[in-house]
Amino acid sequence: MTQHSRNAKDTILDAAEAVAIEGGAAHMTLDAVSHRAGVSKGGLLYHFPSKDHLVAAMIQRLIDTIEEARTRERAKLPPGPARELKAYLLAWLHEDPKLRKIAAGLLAAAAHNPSLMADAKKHFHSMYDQFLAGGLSPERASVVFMAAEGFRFFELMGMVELTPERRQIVVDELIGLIEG
Amino acid sequence: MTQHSRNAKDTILDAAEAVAIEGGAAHMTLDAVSHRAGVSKGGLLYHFPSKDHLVAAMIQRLIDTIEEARTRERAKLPPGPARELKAYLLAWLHEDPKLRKIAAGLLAAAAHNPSLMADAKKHFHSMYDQFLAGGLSPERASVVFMAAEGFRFFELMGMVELTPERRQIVVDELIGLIEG
DNA sequence: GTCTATATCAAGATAGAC
DNA sequence: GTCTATCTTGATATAGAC
Repeated sequence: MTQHSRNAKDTILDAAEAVAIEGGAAHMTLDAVSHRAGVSKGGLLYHFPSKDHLVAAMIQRLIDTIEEARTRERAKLPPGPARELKAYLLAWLHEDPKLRKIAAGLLAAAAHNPSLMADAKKHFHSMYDQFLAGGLSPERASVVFMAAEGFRFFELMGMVELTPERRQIVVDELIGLIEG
Repeated sequence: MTQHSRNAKDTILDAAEAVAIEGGAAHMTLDAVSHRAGVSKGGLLYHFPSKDHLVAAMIQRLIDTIEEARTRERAKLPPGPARELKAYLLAWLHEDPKLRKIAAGLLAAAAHNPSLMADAKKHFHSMYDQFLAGGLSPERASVVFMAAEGFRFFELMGMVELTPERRQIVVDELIGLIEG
């Protein structure tokens, strides 16, 4: 079913994201996820012994995917001010829709058990601290970061739809705000 | 219990927001909301005959509150370019935490029944169109709008915490991006 | 490692008393 | 207009076969 699933766990996580986005986080039941993933509920619960475990794994994959994308983009950039923030923007530019899909984990956690967002919060603050230390004024760095996150989140909720071209234009504008 | 509740419906809506924020949207059950509001489940269901009705009312109050705040701020601004966008930023500056609390309705809708977000989407797009027509470049208007929304949403999720002073600084920065 | 069957519980919603 | 039942459904999780 899902294309990029190398093992049962990834297949199930892909299914969970799809279900959360399409039907709302409250409809991300074990039944719906297991059916979508093509396994039984028992099969799902073998890999994720509870729903909390499943949602926690969604959050962890979210964090890992963002970190991989940032690392990839950072390597392409010369050292300099705001390198981290630029790498983040380019990750957003290039890795969509992967980053958008996995963000469903946040919605699922916010709905199911807010305490599962703790890891995501830690990661968020660690990135934010890096951006604030990048040499820009705190308010400029914050505004650029929040604009990118705003787009990402409102896309997830279906409020905004950006074509690749418009996403490119927005990123150009944000890079401009960093440099000028 | 709730201070600013002029009738039973508002009391219930206040309770629903509080429950959604504190326990996650999935824990915003009719039991939890009615208990928090100090009424029985039957009492709640007299005012909102189903959970869909309750969530829809949360969304409607969100829209109404934003519109009232925008109208109030718009009246204080001289005519000129980007007046609408400025009024929106000032509403965000002055009406928090009221606007933040009611945004819980969006989370509740996203979790419970995404189709209930339709009205919110319409309102969002109508505002967005106004901002795009304000004379700024589309990318600049978009970035300013998304930055404010990003802050609002990540505050709602507990990812960011802004003091009134920091919120003032951010709004100053955004106004600067509009004017410069 | 994946399945079926089932136990347990909580949710949304209804009915009717007051 | 608000209450206390109660009905019905569907969700998480367990047990044990294959």
